[in-house]
Amino acid sequence: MSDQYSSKITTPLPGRRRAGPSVADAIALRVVGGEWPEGAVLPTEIELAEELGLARTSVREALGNLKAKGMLVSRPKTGTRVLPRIQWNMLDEDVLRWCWSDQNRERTALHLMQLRRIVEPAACDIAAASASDSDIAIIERAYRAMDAAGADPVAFAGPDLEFHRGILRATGNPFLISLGATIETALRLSFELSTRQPGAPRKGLPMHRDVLDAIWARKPAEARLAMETLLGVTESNIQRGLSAVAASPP
Amino acid sequence: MSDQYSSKITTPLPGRRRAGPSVADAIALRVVGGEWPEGAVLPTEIELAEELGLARTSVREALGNLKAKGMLVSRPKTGTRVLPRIQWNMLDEDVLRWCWSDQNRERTALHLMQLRRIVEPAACDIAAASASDSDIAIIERAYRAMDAAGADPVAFAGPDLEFHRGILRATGNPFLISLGATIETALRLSFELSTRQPGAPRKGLPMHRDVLDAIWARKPAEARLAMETLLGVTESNIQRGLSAVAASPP
DNA sequence: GCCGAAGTTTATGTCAGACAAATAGATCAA
DNA sequence: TTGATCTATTTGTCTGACATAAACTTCGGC
Repeated sequence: MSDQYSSKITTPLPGRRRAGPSVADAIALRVVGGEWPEGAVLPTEIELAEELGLARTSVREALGNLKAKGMLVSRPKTGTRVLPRIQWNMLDEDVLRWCWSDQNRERTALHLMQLRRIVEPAACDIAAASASDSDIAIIERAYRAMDAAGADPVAFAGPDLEFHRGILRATGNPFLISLGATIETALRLSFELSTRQPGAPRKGLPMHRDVLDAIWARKPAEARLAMETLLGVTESNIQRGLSAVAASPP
Repeated sequence: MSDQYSSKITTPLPGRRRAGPSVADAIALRVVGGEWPEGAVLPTEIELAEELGLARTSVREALGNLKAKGMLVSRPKTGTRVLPRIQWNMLDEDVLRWCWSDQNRERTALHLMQLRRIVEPAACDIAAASASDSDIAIIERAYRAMDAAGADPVAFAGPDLEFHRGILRATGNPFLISLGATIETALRLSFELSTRQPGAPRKGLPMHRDVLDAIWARKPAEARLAMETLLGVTESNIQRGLSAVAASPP
């Protein structure tokens, strides 16, 4: 019965575990790291495949991924080139994650904070004006979970993210909801910065409460203001976290 | 000498022109069109390949593209499933373009306008506060091109997009710049709506001028206000365009 | 009859090699 | 010098096979 297998060609290759999205990660990190700067042309697919010990198919899949996110472009004969960073889709979670391992994550954190201070107060306004009760209930559930987390920063983080994302969800605007995913990723990345101050998270709890109450009360202007206040404190926390990191780098 | 070709296996296949990104388009449009609703599992890669007359490789590339944009997820044996729309990256230009061919582009247009009214005035504020002269010069160049376009809506559109994108660029914030790409795509899509009123574009020229002047004058509050005014008029234009479309559907 | 463990099936994931198409750069002719 | 042609190289596509994983089925034991 084993004769039918005599035609098998490929070697067993024991170390053939799933490469998964780690291939795209590997290449993207090298791009972000400056190994191939903007405008540079990176090695051929075959060379990359050999270097990474993969088939050309897998490399192509990863490259296609980066092309879909605006980081690369490729044409026959010319090769695959790195597009200017200005064309990268920084709102994509993966791109954001890759760029985070750049040297200047401080500036990135501030830019993110700038984005939040633009989007989230406005989202509170819209949510207070038009969210359904069930939408707000989701936000409230997140708030309760934050409260239950006590002073533990790790347990606090998850519900905190849910809270902010819930508000964006409550706007019913698909664009704002997608921005929520971006913001959540960024927050998760910058989480390490805010955990340097153990008590800081819990100190923000009353401000979250203010936001929630204003939304329940359907008072857009108050909700917006409460969120502005909350983000103002958050930003100063992050800035302190940044200087702490600068003082004792990881 | 032709003997060396006797070992060739593949048939010439005359119709083997580049499929390009049109494969992803084809599949994505069927997903958006509801052929496979959220949570549904779409045909196997082999079935799709047969149906589209392509190799499995090409289908996989397209599917990988949609996975990278958060529209699909696939696991062995289970197949490839459509993720809930709330997880789609609506800020991606391709996703936005595909979703535009949905039934309710009216609501999408309004959501986009909501996003613009959140982001662009704030961007004007930042630009007026911190943009470099060369950044502003780019905006001014776009303004002049708008002026030179006269009353021709088609010639007017390009510089108009450049104007708004230039402002976001001038903020120096990568996230806002990426949002600029999203907004530009959406504007290009909704362009048909605003062209229904021949004189409308030019009528907005003075308001663009106000925005530009305020940025040159480095007056953030005025710049923000000027943009809010401009977008208010733009929104009513689009709303009239929408009702016109509703009256005489394409 | 029910339940758990084994085998079977079937989907995606990976690999390998060949050909097709396009084009930048070199070559050659007017 | 300039223009067209040729060549080499790179991405794009096709084909077929195997690997891996997980849902489904089967079957034995209680």
